Amino acid sequence: MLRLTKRSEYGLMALAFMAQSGPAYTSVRSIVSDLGVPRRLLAEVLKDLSRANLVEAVRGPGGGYRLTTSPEDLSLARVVEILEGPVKVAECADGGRCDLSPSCTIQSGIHVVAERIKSVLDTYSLAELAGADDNNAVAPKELASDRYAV
Amino acid sequence: MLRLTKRSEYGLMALAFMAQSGPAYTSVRSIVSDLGVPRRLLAEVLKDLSRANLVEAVRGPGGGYRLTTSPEDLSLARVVEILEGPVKVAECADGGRCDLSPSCTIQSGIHVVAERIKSVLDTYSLAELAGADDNNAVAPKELASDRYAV
DNA sequence: TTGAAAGAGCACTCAAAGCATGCTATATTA
DNA sequence: TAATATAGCATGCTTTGAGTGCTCTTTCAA
Repeated sequence: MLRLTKRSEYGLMALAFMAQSGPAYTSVRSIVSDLGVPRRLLAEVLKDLSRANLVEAVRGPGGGYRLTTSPEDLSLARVVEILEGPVKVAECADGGRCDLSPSCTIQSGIHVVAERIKSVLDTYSLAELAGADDNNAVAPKELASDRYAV
Repeated sequence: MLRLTKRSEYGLMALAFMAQSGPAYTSVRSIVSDLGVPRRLLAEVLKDLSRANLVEAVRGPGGGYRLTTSPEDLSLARVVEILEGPVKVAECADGGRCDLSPSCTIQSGIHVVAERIKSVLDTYSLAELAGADDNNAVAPKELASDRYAV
């Protein structure tokens, strides 16, 4: 429960991948072949991220996607909100109005919880996400050269 | 996104209601009529909570449900895990294994996020949830007499 | 002893959301 | 101009959550 959607999962995976790949353009093809996520779906996700200017797209040979921001400055909240809309723990939590019941007493409490959860996502950056297990996950290839190579 | 299910929502509402109603038994009927939630569904939720010993049930006239714990000692995490299973932000988050991809680098990062979210729920009690807006929500009836009557 | 109140148990339907996919068009570079 | 890569579009499948009706059993009170 409290699950993120696949969209977010794939999006975050791709962004982390790009963060580790450095400033070069990364094609959907290469992400798909490395991460094994559904091609079509990932393309849509990246398109959305591109519309929101988190990444920039370049077509043609040698093209692909690239981060527009430094991974340190990109919060998970930002990404997730783009891909699945605002954080909403329950109906109530949304502005404090619970249409269900006038005598519902948990509205503001839920709202507090929602804010705290959001702040968890707000304070966690893509850099942390991507770097959290750099000791085991980054292939010893030409990845991750210029970004956090120690 | 990151939404709780209705089961949790109704369950929390009912528990908060009971917390405010004091030590008397509260019938499903009365909860339904006050909170306006679907009767059948709420009954199932309460049954689950009863199986997990968060509430105790008494049948017959004058019966109903009652908290077995003090609201201060009951965390949201406990309730939510009973009603919808363990917190799981993404596939990855679950023990750090992402079957999707061996080269997925966000596993442990996601896991960290999941833990933080869980800890938000762990540190928020039913008492807080129920009391968070006691100033506006409690009907001026015979409710909420012995619990926070001031 | 009997009747009424209240939870317990059971199976099914409906709707929404998420997930996934194929194909064609357009842009860009070598 | 040929090859690479994103852009755009519509549709079907699957999962899961939400909701509901009815009957049985327990227990208290009259």
